Amino acid sequence: MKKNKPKYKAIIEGAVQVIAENGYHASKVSTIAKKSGVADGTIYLYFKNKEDILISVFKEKMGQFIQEIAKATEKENDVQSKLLTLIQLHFEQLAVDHHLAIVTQLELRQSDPKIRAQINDVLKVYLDVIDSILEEGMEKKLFRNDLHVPLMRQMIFGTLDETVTNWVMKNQKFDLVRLAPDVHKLLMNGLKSEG
Amino acid sequence: MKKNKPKYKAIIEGAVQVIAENGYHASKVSTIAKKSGVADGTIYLYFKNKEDILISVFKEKMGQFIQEIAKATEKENDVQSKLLTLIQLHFEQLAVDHHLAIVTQLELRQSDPKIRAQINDVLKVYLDVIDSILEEGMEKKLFRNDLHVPLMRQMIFGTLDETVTNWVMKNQKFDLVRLAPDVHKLLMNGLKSEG
Amino acid sequence: MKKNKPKYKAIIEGAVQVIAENGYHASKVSTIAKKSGVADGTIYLYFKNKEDILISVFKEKMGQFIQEIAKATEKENDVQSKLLTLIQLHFEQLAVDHHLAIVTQLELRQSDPKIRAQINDVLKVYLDVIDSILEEGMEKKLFRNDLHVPLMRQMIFGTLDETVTNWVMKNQKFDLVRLAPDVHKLLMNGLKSEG
Amino acid sequence: MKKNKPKYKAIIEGAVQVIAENGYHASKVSTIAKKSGVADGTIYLYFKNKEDILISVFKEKMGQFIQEIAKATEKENDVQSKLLTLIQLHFEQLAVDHHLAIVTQLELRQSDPKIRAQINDVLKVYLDVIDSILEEGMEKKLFRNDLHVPLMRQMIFGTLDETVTNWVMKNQKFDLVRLAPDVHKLLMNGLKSEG
DNA sequence: CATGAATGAGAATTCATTCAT
DNA sequence: TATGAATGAATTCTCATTCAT
Repeated sequence: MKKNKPKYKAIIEGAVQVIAENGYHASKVSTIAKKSGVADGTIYLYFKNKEDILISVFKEKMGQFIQEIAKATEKENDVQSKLLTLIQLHFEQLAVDHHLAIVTQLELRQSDPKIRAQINDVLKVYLDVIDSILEEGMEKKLFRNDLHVPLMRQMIFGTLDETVTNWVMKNQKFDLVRLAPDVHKLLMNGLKSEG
Repeated sequence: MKKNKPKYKAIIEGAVQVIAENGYHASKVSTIAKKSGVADGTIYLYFKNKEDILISVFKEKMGQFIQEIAKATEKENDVQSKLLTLIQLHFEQLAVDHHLAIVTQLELRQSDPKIRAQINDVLKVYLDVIDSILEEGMEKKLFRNDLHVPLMRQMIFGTLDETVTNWVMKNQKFDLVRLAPDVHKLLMNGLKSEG
Repeated sequence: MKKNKPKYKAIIEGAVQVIAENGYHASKVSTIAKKSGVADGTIYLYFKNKEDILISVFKEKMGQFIQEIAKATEKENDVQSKLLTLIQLHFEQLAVDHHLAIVTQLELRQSDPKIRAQINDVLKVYLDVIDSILEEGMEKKLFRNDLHVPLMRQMIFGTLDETVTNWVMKNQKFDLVRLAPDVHKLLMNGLKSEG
Repeated sequence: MKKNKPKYKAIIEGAVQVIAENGYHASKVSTIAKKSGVADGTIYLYFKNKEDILISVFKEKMGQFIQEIAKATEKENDVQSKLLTLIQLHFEQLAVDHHLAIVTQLELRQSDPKIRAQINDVLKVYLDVIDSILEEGMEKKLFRNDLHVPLMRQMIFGTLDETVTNWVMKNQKFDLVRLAPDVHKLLMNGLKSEG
């Protein structure tokens, strides 16, 4: 399995750094190679092309990111805690790895349709996690049911995403993780059923 | 004034279309020139370089977009209507001009710091509009005041933005404008003070 | 006559300055126009193209330069004085107009064959002045006659030219005119017949 | 060492030919690449930019040219022979390689200050060789000492340079090398101490 | 598997020149 | 004559990708 080889991993790590520092388009394959400690040509033994590096970075890093959240939320029993856990882990993981944060908040926004589609595949898993929490909440009459799930999901994801983007744009000057409880309160309010 | 000259406007319009169709990086200056009906060199009489085209497109189009919203919300008397108007106009304007929508939702996300900074200047005005609504709501005790404004603003902007992005990503297959009342309800719920 | 019109002269003067400051290739027609106080298009009412500006500058300025020397040397009676006068005027005229000096010492060296040919036509007149002095000197047995004129002419012109180039290259830091008598002595020594 | 690699040398040789034929400004990088038998991009593995090609050509070719002269003059015992050797080698080397001659006599005259400075560094070595001959001649009372060295050096270099330029301008129609003894005689006359 | 020198397609930008006013 | 906005050909340089070693 290619993905377990050390050079593959080295290139992914090198790429995250280089892309975070320069942006995808301004990142040169040769720079990624140098940062990863491999030769330019070696990149092409592990990745089809430059685009494939970007997509692989997303799949690897975001996959991990999402897995972490999926596992942790499953462990929680009530819906409220699940949502709080999701928010906390979302913030924590990005706060810990600011290179990754830059990549997800800025470089994830590729308009190239081919790249977009792949990114969305990865994100889909995350959105499904959110949806399942929402559905559980609605089933248990904790969340309002006069609105459809996609809308509520957009509020959740949009709020988290916008908050992180803000944090990245302000060069991580404030404590992102500390915001989790307030964000949770805000979202719960929006979601909860009346009375 | 350069910005009122017909060729300037023609290039802005041409650029919106070309960038919406191809993305900024894949858009060639010569393609923008052709679409605008001017010679390649003419572009450089009105814009410093390719980057300047992108930034000018944002400033022109977004400036207009935001002005429209700012004016309309001011006309409304109560805070609830202001928020609804903001949501409706946000959706309407992008629904009407899908080239613009593509540009704002995808191409607006440039990681190049120089471009980012300029974009943020423009967005700042919009965020200020949101803030003033929030502050009015808090003053009038309609909105909760145990959370700080930036957080609430992120929820509002994040939700709208995420909703539009979703609509763009799904190739505008659903009626964006019709979502406005529900989004309004959802956000009001999150914002409103208890009791 | 085109050449007596004020704009023609203005352009020639503007061109000397701009070319001296930037070199021919780096000089833009629009810059010359601006410096001359005329519109870009006006240049083309007086000159065929950019190359024609350069050649005209040479013809005007060098023609004048050479005429001055030709007239003054003719007035002198003996050969020695003619040579001294030539050297002095050569140095004086360039010392007085350092823009012209830069143009003659650096920009005169164009390798474009078309330009070269024209420049040489102008220079030819100067070399003829030198030749006539040499021939008179040989006739009067003052100069050696075992060497042919071109060689001696090359020594004279080469020495003067190299001296001025040196002065230009050292940013006119020393007094060029004061060198005339010594250069004269040096050249006379090389030229004079033995015994 | 980059300079010993075959492609480096090939590009230098290609560049000399192309520049001699077209002049520096009219020479396209792609033409130099083709003549050198390498791809356009390869040029940029060995040279920073087009200007760097020109400067490198000068440094390589002139450096060699001057070394040859420096070595040969050192071997001679008396001052007269040193000067004759210098003249002969100066003429011989350029007569043998007319591409190089064109480059040194026409393209060497660049007014771009950055390029000029580099060229002068290389020429400096040659002028030092001339100076040391002059100083030896003055010490041994063979040369006059009422004139300063720079002036005499300018006569020597100016005469040689002007002679070669003439030969190049006349398309190498006469035998340059055969002129050496006469030029030597002429210069010795100018330099030698009286009596 | 790994290398990195070589490739060459591709694109932004400049600027001499034109021409409608 | 004079203008200067508009033109578009022309050229340097970059960088993803290949392939001989």
